[in-house]
Amino acid sequence: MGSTSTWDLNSLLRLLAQGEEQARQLEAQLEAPSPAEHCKSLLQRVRSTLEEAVSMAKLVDYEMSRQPACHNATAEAAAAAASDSPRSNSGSPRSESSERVFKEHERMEMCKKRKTLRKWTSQVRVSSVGVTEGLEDGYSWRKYGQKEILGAMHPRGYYRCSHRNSVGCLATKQVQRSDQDPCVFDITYRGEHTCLQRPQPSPLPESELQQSHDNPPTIHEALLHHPRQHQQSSLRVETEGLNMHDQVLSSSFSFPSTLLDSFGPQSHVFSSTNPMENTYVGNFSPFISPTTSESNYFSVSPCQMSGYGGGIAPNTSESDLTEIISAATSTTNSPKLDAAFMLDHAEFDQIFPFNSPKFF
DNA sequence: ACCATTTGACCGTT
DNA sequence: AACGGTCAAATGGT
Repeated sequence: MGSTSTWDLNSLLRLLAQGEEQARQLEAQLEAPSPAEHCKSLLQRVRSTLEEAVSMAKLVDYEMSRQPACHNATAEAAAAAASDSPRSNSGSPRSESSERVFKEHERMEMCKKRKTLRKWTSQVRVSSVGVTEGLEDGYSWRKYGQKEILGAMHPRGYYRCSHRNSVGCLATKQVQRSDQDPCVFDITYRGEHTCLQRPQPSPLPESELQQSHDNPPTIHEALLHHPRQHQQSSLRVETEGLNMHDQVLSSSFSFPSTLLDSFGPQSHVFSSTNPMENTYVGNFSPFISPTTSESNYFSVSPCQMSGYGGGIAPNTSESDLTEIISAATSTTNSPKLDAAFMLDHAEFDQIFPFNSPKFF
């Protein structure tokens, strides 16, 4: 199981680089006159990244102490290891007891990590009960569980980033149909995508398809082909951390839904690292309380409902719906995003340097 | 055979 | 003890 530590080492390096970058931004913020709140949230991000790095360092340390060969881990080895499942016994054989010890350790570390992960929720409205198009957010998710929740009429689906095994991306989300309005889904995201997966744009017309194959069309190109649309959904951002109990960093913003659903999980966009954030928030509704967030659903217009075999009957059963939701929320099955995604992306392209490698 | 989903069991938290 | 979240074997689809 040397593969685990090889990629962990790389993840660690990436995290540290990320932390360094955040620290640099914080430094810049401190020099410039800016709201204290902003600096606070930047600080939280740095802390969060460091926490993650520290716990990963412990895991790497643990692995290396068991398998000295791992000291020679290289990027190539990591790349090769990435194709192996961390669970597989691809490395040197390990005794059953040490395997158990490792698993326990891994579980504990994961538990700790999860506590430090940022959490935010968004509500997504679909046009009718049977329709779930619009639940995709551009990332590929893998369902790993479903549970009946006490007091809730509908089961909650649990999804994790499908690159978790290969890259160790810890992003997860929970999808639950609202009791009040079956057209509304509450989606809780936890953790950012560290897989560097770029949200998948929708299949484009033939003329654009080829272009998008290796090099997706730029925002401005997309703008040329699609009219402007306005859609919004609500988003609640919460930052949870080991040391954050006294520093509540829970806020609510309203973002353009498509941007939210495509980039939401990426803190690069939504957390406060960017000095332009105030402009950004100001452009789209300053602050909405969680209790009033329902006024801001993401609606899916009829023209966006293509691609699901003509839609689903309104009287679809719960089990059918569950199935459908799985399909819709897993972009592995349905790697679609509609044009609006590109548009709202475009909208922000002028504000944020999305093309910068830092964002992807 | 491989991969994603389903589902009962298990575990940690409250 | 109850509940929510995750694991992992079983299952189904390709």
